[in-house]
Amino acid sequence: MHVSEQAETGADPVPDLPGLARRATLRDVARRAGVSTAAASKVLRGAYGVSPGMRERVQEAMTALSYRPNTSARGMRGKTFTVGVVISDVQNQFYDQVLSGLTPVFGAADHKVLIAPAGTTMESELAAVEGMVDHRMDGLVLVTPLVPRAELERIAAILPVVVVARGGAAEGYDTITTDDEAGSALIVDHLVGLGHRDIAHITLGWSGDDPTLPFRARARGYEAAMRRHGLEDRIDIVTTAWSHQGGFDAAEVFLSRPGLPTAVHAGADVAALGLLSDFWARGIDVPGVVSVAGYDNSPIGMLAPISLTTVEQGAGELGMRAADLLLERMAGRTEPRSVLLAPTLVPRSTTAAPRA
Amino acid sequence: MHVSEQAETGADPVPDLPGLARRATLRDVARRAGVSTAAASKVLRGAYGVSPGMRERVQEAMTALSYRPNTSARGMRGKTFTVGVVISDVQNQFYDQVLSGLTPVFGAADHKVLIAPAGTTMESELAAVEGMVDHRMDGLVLVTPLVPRAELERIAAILPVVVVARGGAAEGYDTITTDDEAGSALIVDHLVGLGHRDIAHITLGWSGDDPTLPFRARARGYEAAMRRHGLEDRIDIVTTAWSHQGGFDAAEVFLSRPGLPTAVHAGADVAALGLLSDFWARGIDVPGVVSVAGYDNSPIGMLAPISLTTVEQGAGELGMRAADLLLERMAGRTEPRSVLLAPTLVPRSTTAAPRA
DNA sequence: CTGTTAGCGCGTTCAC
DNA sequence: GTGAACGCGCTAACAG
Repeated sequence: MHVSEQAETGADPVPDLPGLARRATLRDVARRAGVSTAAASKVLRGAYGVSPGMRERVQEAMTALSYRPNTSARGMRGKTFTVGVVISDVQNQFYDQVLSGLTPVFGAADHKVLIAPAGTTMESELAAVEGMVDHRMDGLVLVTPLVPRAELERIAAILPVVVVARGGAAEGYDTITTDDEAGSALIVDHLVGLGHRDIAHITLGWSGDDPTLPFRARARGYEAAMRRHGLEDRIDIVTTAWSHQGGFDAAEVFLSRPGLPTAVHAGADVAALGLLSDFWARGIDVPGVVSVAGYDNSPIGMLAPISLTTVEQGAGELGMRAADLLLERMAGRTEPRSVLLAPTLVPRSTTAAPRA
Repeated sequence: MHVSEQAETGADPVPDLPGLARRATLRDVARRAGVSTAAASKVLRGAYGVSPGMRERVQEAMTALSYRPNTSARGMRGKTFTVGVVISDVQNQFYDQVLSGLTPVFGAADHKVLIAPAGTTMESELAAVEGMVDHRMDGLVLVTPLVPRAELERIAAILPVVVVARGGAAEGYDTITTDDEAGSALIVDHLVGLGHRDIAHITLGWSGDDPTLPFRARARGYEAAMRRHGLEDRIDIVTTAWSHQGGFDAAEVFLSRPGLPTAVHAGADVAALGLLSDFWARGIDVPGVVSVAGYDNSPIGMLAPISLTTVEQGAGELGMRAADLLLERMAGRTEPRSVLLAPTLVPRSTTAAPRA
């Protein structure tokens, strides 16, 4: 394949340098279009003050040179047109759904989305967030952040921030979440309605005790509902990791005791599935011997052979509305918003009336 | 809380500006340490040519000012210490596993990882890749890219690239994948061994026909194995989306015909699960009436009530080794590498001998 | 109103 | 070890 006359008007960029190719810069574009870089910049940003004729010449030069703006350079003075999403655990399908809600909204607003994996410790999470700030993101969506609220406020003083799936009114940033207390109460009510009294709860083992953390809220909702039903002496909370393995470990805890509870409400579907895996492996009938409920309505639980009773948070809507909130903030809003959505119960086949 | 003498040595950054807080720059650090910015830069990068005493003074100033390097500025001349991962579908658990393999390796090498969602079209995928280049990533991992190889070569001429889960030797970039032809052959052999002859295959509907695309390789492996067993007249390939819905649609195609095949090999677990969902909903016994096998060994398939026969690709190892390859390339290697791992069969309960 | 000139921002690099 | 130029898009300030 040889160089043809295409090379003059074609998509071939600026002459390559030894090693890696050089991309065309705005100066190249301006030179080719015979205008100043300022004018080219205006066209690039769709800014005010360029004649249609000039606009066209510049745009032509841009396509001819396959011009792409250098985000690093943009980040030095202006915007990067990129928002960052920090997610603790890419494995959890809930986060995927939030993401699917977010992405198209930002795409429609001409903003790229970049995702940072936050890991499972507070240090790694904070590092991920700081990395996003280093990259000069225009705004940040933090999904279930675990860091103290003071840290969130500090970050929010640097750039617009929306927190998803962790509630509580805040000063400098927006929050959007479903009512986790109400969600867990829905489960308890459902189980009590079926006739259960020995209902245990699985929560996430985490050093921080901030009441806005979703697993704390769910545990609170569980406790309050148990009290409301006069079952305060049956309150039984097991602490574990919020993962498949964590659910498995919780099952082992229950099995090491004299008797099983008749129902278990795990604070997350992943944990419920780990718990179920252990029960299935041991041939313990669910829901015959023990009922199991989760939280999140993850796609796995919908599969017929699993059919997990759970709570729907509307992850997609959470993501969509979070994106809207962040766009508003990036557009200048400074008054904080706190949105609380209502969860709904999704009763399926892992819960039933207890035996005798 | 008032300003104490801490302010002199403390973590409080540079005076805030109206609106959003300003972060300390390398100049602030240099000024505070009483050295030149060049020296401060050397300390920051761990570069050669600084005395231990100076190094210490600069590092002190950095912590005191909570200094963080501006990645945009770094991207203008040097490295960003960030690698980009482009992933087409965050919902597919295979990609999550690749990611879990990648992240710690880059973390250990002091590189941040940023993920871009590529969407499902070629345009959106290319846009995601270009966005990464715009951000001046030091290197790129592309997981199952769908764009033509010429595009990959073009990108690889700009920055180091490793392609995961799409094979074929290339000029300018590395590839690492499992042998997809062999993988689908494993499934066919397994099914034939059970006594099946009417074995159908589900592949991804996609306009591109590049033979290195994994679903093409799997279809090829299926066809070749069918031929090898003398079943060329039973070859039956259904084209659909590679998703839960896609599997569901494929089931509808099979059901609209006079008779079902006795076994279906879906090119991906997600599709197999969609297929199964339809069969379950209709009360079609699996594996009694029809055997079903997938590809990917995703966590869902491991759950006891699902227990999906599938192929293990070693997604985690794929990710780890891809990270190693990219680090090598970023360190200067230019000769391309192409790694091909061997897949393994994971026989479970969705496949069994056909009836009579 | 349209277009230009002349820095700016911040970490890196090169000549001294 | 230092000073100063550099990279590239953005933006006052200014000229036509």
